[in-house]
Amino acid sequence: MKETCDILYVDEKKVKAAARQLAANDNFIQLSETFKLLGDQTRLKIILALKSEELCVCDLANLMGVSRSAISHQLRPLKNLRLVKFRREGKIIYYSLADSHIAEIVDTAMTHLQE
Amino acid sequence: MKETCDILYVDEKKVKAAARQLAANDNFIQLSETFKLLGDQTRLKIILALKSEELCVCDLANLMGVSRSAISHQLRPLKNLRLVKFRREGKIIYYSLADSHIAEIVDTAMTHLQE
DNA sequence: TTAACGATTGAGCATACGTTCAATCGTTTT
DNA sequence: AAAACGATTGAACGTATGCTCAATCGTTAA
Repeated sequence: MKETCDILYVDEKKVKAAARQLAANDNFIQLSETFKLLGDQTRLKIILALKSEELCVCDLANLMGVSRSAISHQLRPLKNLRLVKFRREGKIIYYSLADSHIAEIVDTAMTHLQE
Repeated sequence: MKETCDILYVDEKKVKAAARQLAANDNFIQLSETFKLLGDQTRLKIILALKSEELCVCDLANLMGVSRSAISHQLRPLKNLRLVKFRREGKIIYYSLADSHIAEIVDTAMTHLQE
């Protein structure tokens, strides 16, 4: 197969510039990482559950129907990207959404998709 | 490891009801599928590129730095979920966003993340 | 009608992902 | 101090994902 095509961009400079900007932009990485986290059903359920309630790992495990270990593993990337925060109370660690941004991202998506 | 914990939900009925509703809801599947598609860098770049321009597979391949085949493979799920539409003009197939919804989802996420 | 060319498809492969299991950590309770 | 218990971690696993390569499809042009 030929490696390149004969045709060129509709507006080469414009599109290339846009692409370069995206790839270089730290924000793009964060954006795709965030979507990736939301793209897993267990993690999305976690986010949705935490929208209404502050919950511990055990609660979440019961809700999702997976082991506590699985929840713990999934909470880590959510913590790393600061989508989720937590507080310890004795033996129990309560998780909640770090701020309203993720909830609004999810809500917006939901609204748009049901149209 | 014990399978269940001794503690119970803060508000068992409320949370369980919410969880059941989510799992049963077709919308939840669509929501997570959409996020999953946006969570891959190549596909996200495709979406972002198509926000400004109608482009053919070859354009996209050059922009993303991957093969045309890879783009074709990635366009399929985007077509299936109707995030993207296309029109044929001779040998060339031009792709564009199916509607403004995805663009707005992405824009909203971008805005929230840079705060 | 056959050559050319952009797009698509399927096979094959390497890697990433998500889960469970078992062991360990932190805190509380006895 | 030791037992109890929720949470975390690391290993191991099966599966899903995304890419390239090669073959094929569709349309146009010679």
